[in-house]
Amino acid sequence: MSDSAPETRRFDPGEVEPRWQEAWDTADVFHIEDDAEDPSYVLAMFPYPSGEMHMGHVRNYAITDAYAWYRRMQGDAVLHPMGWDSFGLPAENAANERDVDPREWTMDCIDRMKSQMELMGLGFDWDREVTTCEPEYFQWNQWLFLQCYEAGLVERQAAELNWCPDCETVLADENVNPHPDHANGICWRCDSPIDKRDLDQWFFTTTEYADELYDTLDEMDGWPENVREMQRNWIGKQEGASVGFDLTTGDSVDIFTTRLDTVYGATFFALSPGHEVAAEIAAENDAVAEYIERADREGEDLPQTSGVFTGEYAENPATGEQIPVYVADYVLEDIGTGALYAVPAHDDRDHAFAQTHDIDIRQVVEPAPEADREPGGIDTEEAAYTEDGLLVNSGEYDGLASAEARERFVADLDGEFRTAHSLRDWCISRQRYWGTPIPFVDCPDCGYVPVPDEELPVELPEFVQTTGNPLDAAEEWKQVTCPDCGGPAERETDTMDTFVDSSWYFLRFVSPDLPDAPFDTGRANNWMPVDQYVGGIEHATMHLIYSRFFTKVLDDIDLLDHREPFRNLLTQGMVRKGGEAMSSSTGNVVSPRPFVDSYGADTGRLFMLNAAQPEKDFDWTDEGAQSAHDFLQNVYGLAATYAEGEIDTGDGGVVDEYVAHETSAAAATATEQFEQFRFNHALQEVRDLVALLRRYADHTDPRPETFERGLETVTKLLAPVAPHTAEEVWHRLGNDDLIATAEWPSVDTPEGYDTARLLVENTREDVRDIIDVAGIEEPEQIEIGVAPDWKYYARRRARELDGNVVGQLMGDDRLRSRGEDAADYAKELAAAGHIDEQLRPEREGEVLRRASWLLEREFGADVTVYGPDEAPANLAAKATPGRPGIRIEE
RNA sequence: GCGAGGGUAGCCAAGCCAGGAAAAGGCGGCGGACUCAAGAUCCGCUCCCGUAGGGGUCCAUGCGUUCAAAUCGCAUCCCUCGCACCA
Repeated sequence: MSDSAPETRRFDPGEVEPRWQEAWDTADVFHIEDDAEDPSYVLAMFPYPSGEMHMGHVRNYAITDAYAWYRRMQGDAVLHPMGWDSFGLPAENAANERDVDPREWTMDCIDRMKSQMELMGLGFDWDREVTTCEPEYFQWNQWLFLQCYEAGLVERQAAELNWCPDCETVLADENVNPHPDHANGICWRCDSPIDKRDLDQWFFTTTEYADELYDTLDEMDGWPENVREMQRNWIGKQEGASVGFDLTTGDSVDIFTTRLDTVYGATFFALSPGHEVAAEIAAENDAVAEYIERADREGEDLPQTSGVFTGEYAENPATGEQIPVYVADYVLEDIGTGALYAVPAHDDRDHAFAQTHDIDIRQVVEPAPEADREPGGIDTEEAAYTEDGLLVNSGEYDGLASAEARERFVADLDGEFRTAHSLRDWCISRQRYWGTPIPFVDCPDCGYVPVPDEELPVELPEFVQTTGNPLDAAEEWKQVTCPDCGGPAERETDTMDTFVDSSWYFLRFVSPDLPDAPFDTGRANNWMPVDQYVGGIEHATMHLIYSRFFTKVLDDIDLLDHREPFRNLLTQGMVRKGGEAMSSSTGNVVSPRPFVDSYGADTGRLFMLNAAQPEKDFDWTDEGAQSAHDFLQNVYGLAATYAEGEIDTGDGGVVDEYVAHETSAAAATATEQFEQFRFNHALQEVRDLVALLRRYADHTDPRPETFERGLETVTKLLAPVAPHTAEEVWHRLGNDDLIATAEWPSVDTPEGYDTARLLVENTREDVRDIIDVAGIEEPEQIEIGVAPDWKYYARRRARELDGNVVGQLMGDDRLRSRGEDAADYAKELAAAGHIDEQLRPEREGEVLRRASWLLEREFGADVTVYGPDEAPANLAAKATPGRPGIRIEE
């Protein structure tokens, strides 16, 4: 990387980066003390340690690290931890495929991945590293699980599991392979077709929190709308009512509906094939039994309108009518109550069913007057009318609006308002080895008994290769005595879903080594919630709902004083290549390690943050990476050249003030952008400032103080994104401390800066236009004249006036004395409609004078700037506030 | 079907919430400076017309509100994502 040409100074990231990583390590700059007060908690979703970091990881951590650096330089204490979501399937697969122990394999992967993170120079507080597969961590999964059990938030419920009849074992979903002839799949070991069996499993009763999980989303404005919407869909809140129907079987069947207003239109009743009353009827009715069996068979898709009449009737509680009862496959067992009354006139599916089975269609709602359809314009024989409206054919309820009718019917039919959710309780039982053992003992006499706290953790037995769950095969481990009665009993052999591990890890970071509790409650109350969470959209529902659930539970069992874990959430976009997702299976990848070897970690980080806003997908391009690399070398080169005294210094003249202003403005703008995670915009400011400093040195002998402040500002603004390079540059500039501990530049935007910048830009453009349009070859002299004072005065007055602007302005003595000129300008102002605020005349002169060097430099001409009332008459005549007069001579 | 987010110059992309300049920035393309040359760096141009800063057209499409619309409202078309036999 070193270049022999003395004027092109370059640095070698391969040498520089490890050096600064060591320096950070020695100075412990990323460590946060336990007694820190309310630090900024910046968190990246912790990874599954696959052993190989990919660019998606790099992007994730580049974002959190940049923000953590920024906050730290702003003077905040920052918690930026990292850990390993290290239980899970791949370790077990690896163990089965190549005869290794899941634990060793996992630990090896963690080592490899950690060294890659270190290679990237990511500023994590490694003293707080957390590894979920260690007993020191997962014992708290067990403990928290038992706390939840105590609090009544854990239940055993039936769930459908995969059963291999040959291996006589339960299989996890991942161990069932799909097969064309067997809808349930086949066993991964013995290829036998799999059966489904209902077995009791462990559940967290997440449904008890469904309402809160749903309702709070509205207030979570630090989260992206799409994630909140996904959670709303996932929770699936439905406001409705339930009413009981009496059947001729003697059963009373509960239905759930959101459209109780249509109850008069019910012309049949339908049960799902899985409904218990359907099963009862089937016991004595072969046709029903056969239909249920067909519906139950996997792989057989019954038509939407299929169903069978049971011979039974249900009494409509509103009308007292007897309506026929069907078993129909379109009624789903797990939606509502699995039973419904059907209103063909006002529901599409009911309508289709009624047509097929020749059932009456009875309209009971017509479009309301405000609807865009006439009451007579609908024909419910043709199609269901599914909107709300006004009731008809509903006896005494006729004329009521749908919403009102629903309330009346709930009251009159002895029903109840009910909120249904599609969110299910969380089944955490997994028939796998590599997870947290569920701390229960199954006693033939006492049933399931929790393992006492003092016997935690329940550790994993040694791994063995087996057809089913290795824990089941660990006979010695399995046999225990019952904690209650002392008799022989067996351990629970299921392990927990790994989402349990990740539902509270952000709390363990607060006190990672605490021996007697999952986390330090006092500190967690102070440090939580996570201020900024960054990760992939794939976790929008499961992980992010489970974490929210856990946080609420922890509050309710008095372990925490927060109800939401993550104040701000950012879901980062994908890194693509050639328009497609990077994927190792297609070889469409850029691997971090070889990239770092040739360009350095900073180049990768800079490129990623520069290419797009964090939440957007972007394409990895070699040109983009190269341009990021060039920029870092450019910054280094400029600083090194200056540091070695090869840039002559002086007083900078009029340019100096310009550069000083631009430096302050760049710092202010970049800071605003960092606050909003707009790294690409912040970096634009840095690039502009570097270019300006180069121009400064090129045009004149810069004043050292200003030039150095410029360079230091560049370095500081760059530090969060390219920290190694920033340290190296900082050091070359003669600083002995680390930039990691340096202070963020102060941000006082010069007053009226935007207006001034615009004035300069516009004026330069005007000059270019004139030279271009007038075909001037070699401009010798450029004169710029600020408008006379009275025009500013007129303009200021005009801003405040309404009505007859010209008249009022010309009524002013000061302006009337200017005669025709003033009248013309007044007319112009009156026509303008809107009048911008402009700088005061003296300021305008100053600003232009300060920027005149840019024109001198660009055109090689002498530039003269006249202040207000200094300009020759013909120049001043053309000038207006914000638009100086320009004259160019060849 | 329901919901969310989008459609901006050759391409990528800002601006839209808080209406006020043909619309930032990057890439690509074109021209110039420096250089033996390359690279790096610097200065421009890149909707149309224009020999003094002018004019025209323009932000998916069409209406509308306003002195003024990429920005606000309504309608239409298209894209992406999530959910969906949800009673």
